[in-house]
Parts: sequence; C-alpha cells; structure tokens
Amino acid sequence: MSVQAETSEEGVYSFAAMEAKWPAIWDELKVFTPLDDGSRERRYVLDMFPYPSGDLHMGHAEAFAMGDVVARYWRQLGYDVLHPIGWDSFGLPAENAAIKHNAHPSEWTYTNIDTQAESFKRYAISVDWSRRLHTSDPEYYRWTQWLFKRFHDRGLAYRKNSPVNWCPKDQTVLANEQVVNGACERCGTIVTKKSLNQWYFKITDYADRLLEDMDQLKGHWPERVLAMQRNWIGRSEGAHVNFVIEAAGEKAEQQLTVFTTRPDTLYGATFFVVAADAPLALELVTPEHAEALSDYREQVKKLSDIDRQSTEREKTGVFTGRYAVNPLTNELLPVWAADYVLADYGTGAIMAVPAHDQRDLDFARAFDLPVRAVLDTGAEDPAVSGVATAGEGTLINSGNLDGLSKAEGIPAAIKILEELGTGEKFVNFRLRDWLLSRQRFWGTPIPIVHCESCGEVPVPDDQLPVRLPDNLRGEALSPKGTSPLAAATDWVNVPCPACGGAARRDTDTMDTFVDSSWYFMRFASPDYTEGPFDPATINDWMPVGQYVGGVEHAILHLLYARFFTKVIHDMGLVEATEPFSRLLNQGQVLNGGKAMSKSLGNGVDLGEQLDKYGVDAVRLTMIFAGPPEDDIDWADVSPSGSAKFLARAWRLGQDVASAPGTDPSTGDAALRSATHRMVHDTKALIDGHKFNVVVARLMELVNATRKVIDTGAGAADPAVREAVEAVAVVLSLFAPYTAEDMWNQLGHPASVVNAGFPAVDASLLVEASVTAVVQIQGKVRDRLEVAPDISDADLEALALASENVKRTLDGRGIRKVIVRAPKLVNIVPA
RNA sequence: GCCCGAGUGGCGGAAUUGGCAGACGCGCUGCACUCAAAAUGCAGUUUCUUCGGGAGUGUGGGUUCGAGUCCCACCUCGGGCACCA
Repeated sequence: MSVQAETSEEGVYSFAAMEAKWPAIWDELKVFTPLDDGSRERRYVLDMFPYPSGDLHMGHAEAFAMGDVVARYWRQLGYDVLHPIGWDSFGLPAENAAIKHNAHPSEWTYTNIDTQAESFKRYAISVDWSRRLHTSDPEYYRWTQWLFKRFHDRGLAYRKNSPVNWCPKDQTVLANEQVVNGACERCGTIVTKKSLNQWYFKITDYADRLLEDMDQLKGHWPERVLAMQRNWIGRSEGAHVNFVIEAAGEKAEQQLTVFTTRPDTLYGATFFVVAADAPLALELVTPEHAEALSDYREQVKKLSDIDRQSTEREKTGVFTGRYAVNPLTNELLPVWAADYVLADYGTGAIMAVPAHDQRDLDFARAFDLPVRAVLDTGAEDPAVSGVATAGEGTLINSGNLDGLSKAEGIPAAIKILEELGTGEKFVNFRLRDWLLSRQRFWGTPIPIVHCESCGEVPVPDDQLPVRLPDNLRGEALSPKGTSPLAAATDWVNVPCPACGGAARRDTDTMDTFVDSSWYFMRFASPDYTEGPFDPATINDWMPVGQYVGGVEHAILHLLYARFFTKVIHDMGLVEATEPFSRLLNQGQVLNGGKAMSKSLGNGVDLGEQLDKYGVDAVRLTMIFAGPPEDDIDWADVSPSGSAKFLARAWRLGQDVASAPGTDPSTGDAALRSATHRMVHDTKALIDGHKFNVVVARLMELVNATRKVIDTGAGAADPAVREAVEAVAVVLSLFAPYTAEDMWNQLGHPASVVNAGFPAVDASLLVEASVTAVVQIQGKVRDRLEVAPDISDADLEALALASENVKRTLDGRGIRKVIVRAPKLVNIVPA
C-alpha cells in the first residue's frame, strides 16, 4: 500500500512534501543548537556514536529514534539540550577496504561518514550538526594522545611483556574484553596466545571504584548491565597466605603466596598446585621432574582455551618434586603443576583443599591424594562421596579454629595468619589491565619514541598530534603481525625528543575503544584547541543525562568510558565521576525472528522503508512496536499502520476551525479532560521510557477528537483546537515532520520544537462521572455510574440496592462489605 | 553449575499503591463508498456457553474480601558468567 499522494495538493497528507520542506527551515532557525548561555537548565542526551560502515541501517534507525524522543521531550520541557553526533571513525573495516581497493583508509571512512550524515539529516534526528566530530581527525586524536600521555605520567599507561590474546585473522592482539568464548569479538576467529611486549592501561587500580560507584547508577542503568559489569570486575574477598617451598637438591627454599577465599579450611589443605603454563612452574620444578613438566606444558599448549576451560574434562597435572609447608601445621604438601589453575588469576598458585572444593577433589581423586574434611556440614565425607562440601558447617580437625562456623572461621584464620606474619586479608579482582596496543594502521598512534639511551620518551605536547603517514596505501597496510607503520621508515625514524639521538617511534596504534572512552566530553567544546575540552563549560554538560545504545557494549565501551571518566576526574579536569547518569539499551531489529544478515538474506533496507512509508512512519513504528529495550521483529510490525495513523492525526489539523489562541474553557468538557489526561500521563510515561504507551495514548486522543469533530461539538469547538495542538506537540517527539506540518496548519510559526509542553489543568484530570464496579466475592456483578467524589457510605448503599446484587445474593446474608470509593465495592456473603 | 531478565488473545503489546485483564495497534471477518479494486470510513474480534453464566495472564500451592501484580516450589525461554581458588 502507499499512503503517499504524488502531489502535495491541499488536504492530502504527503510525507515527501514535508520531508522536502522542513529541514531547511529547522537549519535556519538553529532549533537544535543549544543556547549554552546558562539561561536555561542544561541537559545532555547522547546516542552511542556510530561506526561508519556503509549507510545507516535499521538498527541505527531504532537507536536514534529512541534518543531523539528524550532530546525532543527535554526541549519541550524547556531545557537547554545538548544532543550531538560524531563518528567512531578509526578501525579495521576501513583498513581492510583500503587494502582491497588500493586506497587509503580515510577515503572509505570519510565517504561513508558523509553518506551516513545525509541519511541522519533526512531521518531528522534533532542533533546540533555544528558539534560533529570524527575520532580519526588529527584535531581529535591529538587529544586522545594528550590523554594517553597524562595517563602515562600517572603510571596508568605502561608496557609489559606478557602472554596476550592474539587474533590470527586480524593479525593483532586483543584485550580480554574483546575475547568472547575464546574467539575474537570482531571476526569470530579462535584466539591464540602469544608472548609480547604491549601497552596497558592500569584499569585494575580503579577496580574498587568502578564497582562501588555503581551504587550511583542503580535504578538508572539496566540491572543486567550492572550485573555484567559486577561480574566482569569479579571482586572476591579472602586472604593471601604465604607458603614456604622447601629446598630440594640444588633448588633453594622459596616463598609462594596463594589467594584463597576459604582461609578457614587451611587445615584441610593436602596439596598445592601452581599453574602449569606460568613461568613459576619452571622455577619450581626439580631436575628429575623437569622433563615430565615440559612434556605436560607442550600438551597444555595444544589445547584451545575452550577445551581447557571445560569443566567436564578429567583433571591432569604433574608433580614438581617440591613440597610446600603449611604455615599452621608445618605439614608438607606436595606441589603439583596443573592446567586447572589459571596463570593470570590470583597469584597463579593455590592451596588445594579437596574436601571443600570440587575441583581440588576431582584432582585429588585422579592422583590419589589425601582428602581431609575440616568442616562438618552434616553431609557425607567428601572422600567417600566424591562431592566436595562448600556450605555452612562447623570446623573440625582445625586446632584453635575447631567449633567455629564457616563465617566465624574465615576472620579467625586471617587473624592467626596475621599474627604469624604469614598472611593477610586480601581482596582479589578478576578484572585485568586493559591491553591497548594494536598492530594495525588505522588508529591513534601511540605518542612515544623509543630511544637507545633514554628509553620510552613521550612526544612533547607541542609536537602533538603524531599524525598517521598518508603515503601508506593498499597492500602496504596488509596485516603481517607487526604494525604496518613499522614499514614507513621516514615516519618511524625520528630524533629522540630528550637527547636528540637516533630513535624510533612506537609503531602500534591504540585500540579504538580508547577513542570512544572520552568523546562524550569532547562534545562539550569540540573545537577547543587548548585541551581535550574547555574547562569553562565541561561541567555545564557532564555527566550525560541520558545515554542510549546497544547492550553489546555492556562491558567493553561502558567500562572503559567509566574508567576514563574517573581518571580524568582525578586529574582535576571534570567534576563527574561517572560519565552517564542514565542508560537506555535499545533492543535489536530482527526480521522473521532472526537478526538481519547477508547470509540469511533477511535484511530490510532502511532507505527502501523510508521511501515507501516516510521517515515519520518508520520512526513511529520503531517506537510503537514495544518497550525500547525489547527487540523489534520487523515481520510483526506495521509501518503502513503507522502511516495511516499519522495521516489521521494530520487531517485533524486540517479540520480545526477555530483561530489560534482561542480560549478552550468553553469547549467540550470530555475532550478537554481527555487531552489534559494524555498530556499529564505522558510525562511519567516518557520518564519511565514507555514511549510505546505514549503513542497509544496519542492514538486514543486522535480517535476521540475525530469523533467530536464528526459527530459531536464539531470542528469549531475550542476543545478541538486544544486537543489537536496537544497532539502536535506530543507527536513531535516521535514524528517531527508530521508534527511540524500540523503546527503550521494550526496557524503557528515554526517550530513546534519550541512550542513548549502543554500546561496541565489539574481540575480537568477528574472525570464528570466514573464507573464503580460492584463485586460479590471478587466477581463483578454490576457497574454503577457515580460522581467521582461519592462517599463510601453512599456508594455502599447504591451497591446494596442493585438488582443484580440482590439476585446474586439470593437471600444470603452479608458478612462484610469492602468499599473503595469511587471505584469499587466488594460484598462478601455470609 | 552460578547470576540476571522474561512467560498475558492469531500477532506486537497495555494494566501507579494488589481493585473492571486484554488499552492501543496489527491481522482477520462483515458492512459502506466503488462498475470493480486500492485507499478510506464504520462495526465486530480471549475462550466456552443450554445466553443465566462459566473459565482464563507458564504449572502447582499459599496469603487476601480481592492476585497478571505479593510469598513458596517448579517448568520453559532469553541473556550473561563459568576449572576465577
């Protein structure tokens, strides 16, 4: 079907005519540019900025429709709204396209950005285009480099040699957050391990604050995002316990620390395990066991992370020939090397308490090691049952700890260890430092020069930005395991900024998540040249009042952005300690129950939808489909239905026959009441993100108004004008073209954006009469039309007089009557 | 295995503090307009019914005058984490 008339003649709804007419006028009036002068309270709305891959798709259309509702709503409420847009324009796809087409990544990138920008303009998102930014612009990445240097000054950016995640396809390292089920988050290739010297951000220093500050976000961020972050940070309370490893042959005595959450079970430790793949295992092993260990390490290396982490797998390991001394009992515990202990969690070594830890018990049974229960839980002895007991109980076989519960035993054991000087309370985190270097071209260069005599020397601020060379194209960019920048010899070789001697630039570039960790602050002053943002205005806008984006960034981007904000706060540059006060995760757009994809051939082309139904109908469909967090199945929704509604609403504007400014007080009372209720309820509904319900309420009011025009008080009734004006203003949150056109038809100058939210007359929220329900035993038996201010006694009398009630009671007595005037009476028969 | 979230008509989804379940829309059916169709408008649409009424919000219990909503147990689906000591 098509609701669009080819002409824009009077009286015919034509989305094409509106889309041609209004953008230039909005531009001229600068309606989306914040005043930024302090005359109004400021609010900041932000959609996660897009990556410029091709043109906009249905997913963008949904996300930006949601963010735009909030931006337009806040403008109607009279706030000075900052709603900017930019592009996350560094990244691999540009580079891959450049290799394929023998071009420079910037060509592909900026062409796509321009295409997307044009589509966004057509889509009428209410953003201030003058603040547009791109992270691949030197004026932007200059400040990314500047921030990197400040992190470096504070010891928060450092290099270390360590086993890292390596994606063989993309030929670059990955952060932990970018490995999903052992595969590259970007391309799905199974990730391998490599030992490399890489740059890291010390996000672990902020683990506690990242966790604690989530209290500020509770209730304002989706619970599942908070849960995922909590999980990822993985705070775990316990103790560090020091063990002496006895000398053996030429191997001298050593000290080893383990992390445990169960220091109360120390008396039950019967062996000791170190991560087989850690260097520690090689340090410990005696010559007699060295060959067995190295064979075992080879075997472990061959396993993929997925196989290795399977809990189904039989436990494996080898004895190292060494013994650890239990600090409480002086008992000797054999030290094993096994792959079930992870090298990069805790200290890479554990005390094994098989009776109370299933993994340790499985290992003990595989290698016939002793099992000693030290906590009586009432369950069968784990040595017999094969099931470790981890629950509550009473400590036994534990010296001074005997008789204590698990909860009492933990602090008691820590106290004993502290007195012996051989352990202490410790909080361990799962979170690792953020690996930020990438062996790829299209990213922010790391502003460091490596000098033989001076070491790592930061590039002086006045020499920033370190620009990417523009003479590398096509094949020269192909991934080869080291950064393509290394081949740009004239770029790489520079004098050392400190001593002037021959030196080399760092050839890695930064993870693109670095770029996106602070862009929201740059929007406050995108053209500022003296720093990353203007200190005079940053606190006027930060934090972002409403952030909108997909849940796929629940950990990655959102955790990094929170970390950056805290560090920048600590640098004294911003007051906010959290970047985003409220977060809305929009769902995905599916087709036929599945995500749209080329391989399934179920993609829906946004441009085609817009051509067919118009921008407003597509936006309205996105909003009306359901709660913003839910996925939208395009096969289940009806853009033609949305178009039909928009035309109906628009025709109301045509029909209004009273002059602008008409006093509504003499108008149809029922319609006035409906109008004011709609406006009143809209506020709470928008605040609760129930945009779909607002649309339903609009539909009701449009239907009611139609009825009044056609079969009631008529088009000249002032209540009709009042209703239609309210429809236009509220509709402007979802369907900007139609609303603007209606506003114009109603005789108002542009723009409806500045119309202001209609005032609510509280006296009109009460209806003339309400329907009271009469129940017997909770079942509805009658309905009564009563005055809204009827008393409980009067309502009860009316209810008892009802014929239906008398018949149903059929002579039975009444035990009790519950009255909730004016809505309900419930009669309980004897 | 652990942690979140969710189960309501043919479909998407509504339902402040427990108080008329199914708002609004899609689809479908019928009617009007039309030579006809499209578009548009109007009416109907949880289900069973002996037309009095009965049943009904994943299942089974419970609290209450009254439960989609609160409590307990379970089932199913979605998501996250997972040999994390």
